[in-house]
Formats: sequence, structure tokens, C-alpha cells
Amino acid sequence: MNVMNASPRRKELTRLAAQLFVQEGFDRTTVRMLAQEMGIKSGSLFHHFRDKQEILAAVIEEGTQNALVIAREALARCDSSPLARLHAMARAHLETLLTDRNAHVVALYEWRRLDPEARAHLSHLRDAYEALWEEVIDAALAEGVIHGDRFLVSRFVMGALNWTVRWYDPDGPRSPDELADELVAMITRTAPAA
Amino acid sequence: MNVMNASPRRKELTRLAAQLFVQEGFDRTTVRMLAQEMGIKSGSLFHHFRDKQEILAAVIEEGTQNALVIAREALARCDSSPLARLHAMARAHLETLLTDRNAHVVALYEWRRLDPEARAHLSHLRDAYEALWEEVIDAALAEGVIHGDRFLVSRFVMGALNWTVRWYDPDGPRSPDELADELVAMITRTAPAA
DNA sequence: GGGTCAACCAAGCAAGCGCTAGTGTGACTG
DNA sequence: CAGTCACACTAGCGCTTGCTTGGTTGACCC
Repeated sequence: MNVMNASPRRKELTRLAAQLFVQEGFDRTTVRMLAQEMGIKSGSLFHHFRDKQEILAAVIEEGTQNALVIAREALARCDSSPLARLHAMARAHLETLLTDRNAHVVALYEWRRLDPEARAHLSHLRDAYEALWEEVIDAALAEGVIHGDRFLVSRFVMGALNWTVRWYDPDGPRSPDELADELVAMITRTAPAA
Repeated sequence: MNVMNASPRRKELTRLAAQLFVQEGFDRTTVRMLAQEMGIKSGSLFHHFRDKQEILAAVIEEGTQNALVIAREALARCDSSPLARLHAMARAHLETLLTDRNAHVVALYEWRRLDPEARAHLSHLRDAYEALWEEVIDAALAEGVIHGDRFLVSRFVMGALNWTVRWYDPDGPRSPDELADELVAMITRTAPAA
């Protein structure tokens, strides 16, 4: 058994688990597959994690934590113009989503598999992240950079961005930043890119 | 055993399966759960479907087929103005997504669980549907109703729309049509709604 | 140099899984 | 009224699942 510590070993295992969860999905990933990927036997897994659920929670927590940090840094780094902040936020979102991809795909698509306690705990993290978005969107609305219903706009934008993990090809011609800029251009009525 | 017919019994079973797949996810839905929901024993299930995979394929085929029909009707019903067609398509998409919700959530989130043959077969259906979208978006781009990269715009729009299944509350204040109109307004640079 | 501790292993249990085999119906059909 | 058919049942096989148990190893510590 083990406390909920963040030993380096555990961090590494979490990273590997994220990869497998993305490849196979949480339910199809067996503890034996996880163990093999980690170079240990299945029983040893339960020294690091109480049960399979806890591995999932660790993956999602890690990913969301990172997203928060990156978004906050990006916001801190840019001036207070609503348009600039919108750009920064979109870029940060895609950067996280497409570089630290695994953890985020898991967070987006395996959320339902969390047990109620883990979900409650992680909800707070997610809410904190979404609060950043709403703040930026509120400012953009207030200044007339974008228009529409506050709630709907943020949902639509999040949808468009999160959906990228389903089709984006990192080896393709477009960088995450280009994607972000194109999306912002699409909704801000400024002159089109290109 | 059974051929790939579309007996009414099978259709009803497919509908029930869709509901369970949404509630529990494909992997967590056991054949015994399916059978119980259908009021039969688990063995009897395999009279209607060759295996569990085939149930999934049936659910997705049904849903995509419906989406195609609804979208085509909606397009046929409206004039040839690109903006009108954009509205019609968005409305149709959300109507399908939010009324025939179960089948579509399965199609969106359990696609990976299909075996290669089923996936190949259903890809054609999906491509046909997406072709409708690209056609409408091309026309809107050509007429300057929207701006940006053809590929990116359609992906972003699909993302925003498909994401609705994760937050939309049918008992809430907004109708699917309002959602569709708000999204179109957001990307078309016309005067904002409300 | 005995004690501690994280990390790992071998072995396996109980439960649940998808699916099969063989059989029994009652409703149509020639 | 024999034959066929869709539909359902009982019973269970063979396998995989998450997880447990009891024990071993090697690095560090006073």
C-alpha cells in the first residue's frame, strides 16, 4: 500500500498509464498490460496505486494540473487586451492538448469512469480551469470582440478546441498556434487570416 | 444465427442497446445486462446478433443512417442561399444529436471499439454525412458568409456541435434550434442574435 | 550489522466475461 | 398434420479480470 504521494516512480508510471489508456481505453487496459508496459509484474502495481481507479485519477489529475499551470502562465505573460488574452488562452489550450496529449485525451474521454469521490475531487480542478476561460470570454464579450450568449460561446469554443484531439495530426502542415489563431479569427469578426 | 436483416425485433433491441451503451459505455455493458434490459436471457441475444460487436455496429449504423436522412431532408427543404443552408444543416445536426441522442453518443464515443470490417463499412456512411457539411461550408465560404480555412472551419464547427452532447440539457431553457442559430451567428459576422 | 523500507515477485482466488450447445416452444405454411 | 421457422430457454465452458497474499531483494541508516 502507499499514501497518495507523488514519488518520481509513480509519476513515470502515471505517464505510461496515460499512453495505454489513450491507445486502448481505460476499460480495455488491463492491469497486466499496464504492468508489462512498466516493466513490472501486475501484482507490483498495487504497491504504487490502491486500485486501477486510482491510476486513472492520477492520470487525469496530472493532466489537468498541467493545463492550469500553462494557462495561467500564458495569461500572465500577455497584456490585458481581451483579444490578446483570447489568443493566449486558445494557444495555451491547444498547446497542452496536443503536446501533453495523452493525459488530456484521458481526461476528456474517460471522465465517466471515475468513481464518485475521485470525480468530486477532480471537478474542482476542472472548474478552476474553466473559470479561466469564462473570465477571458467575459472580457472579450464586454469589449465587443465577440458576440453572443456567454454560456453558449464558451461551450462552443471549448467544443471546437477539444474536438481537435480527434483529427489533429501533429505531423501535418499546421501548428497548434495556427489552429488557435484560425479559431479566434473565426469568431472575432476581424480580418480573416491568410 | 441470423442474417443481417432489419427485423422489427432487432431494431427495438438495437434501440435498447444504444441506451445502455450510453449509460455504461460499450465495454462495461455486458451481454447479460443487455439481455435483461431486453427481457430475455443472455444466450438468446445471439439469435439476433452474431456477437457483441455486431450490436455496436447496428447501433451506430442506425444512428448515422438517420442523421443522413434528416440532413438531406433539411437541405432539400430550404432554398439555395448559403446562409440558409448553413442554418438548416446546423439545426438538423443538433436535432439528430439531441433527440436521437443515444445512437449518436455511441457513434461519437465508441467508434474505436468497432472492429476493422465494421469500421470500414460505417466509414462510408460517415463520410457521406461529412460531405454534406463540407458542401454547405464550401458554399458559405465562396459567398463570403464565413471566412477561413475550409478544412479547419468544418472541423471547428463539427467540434462545437458534437460537444453539445456533453453539456446540453434538454430540460433547460434553450432549444436545439436556438443553439444552432447562436453558433451560426457566432461564425458568420452578421448582427448578433438577441 | 541489525533494522527499516520501498520496490518487486510468484502464485492464485473469486468473480465475471463473451459465447456455445442443445433443446423446447408456439405460430405459420405446404 | 408434418415441416419449418423465429425466438427463447438452460446450463455451462474456457478464459480473463482486478486484486490479494506472503515473501524476497537491495539500498540506506544510526
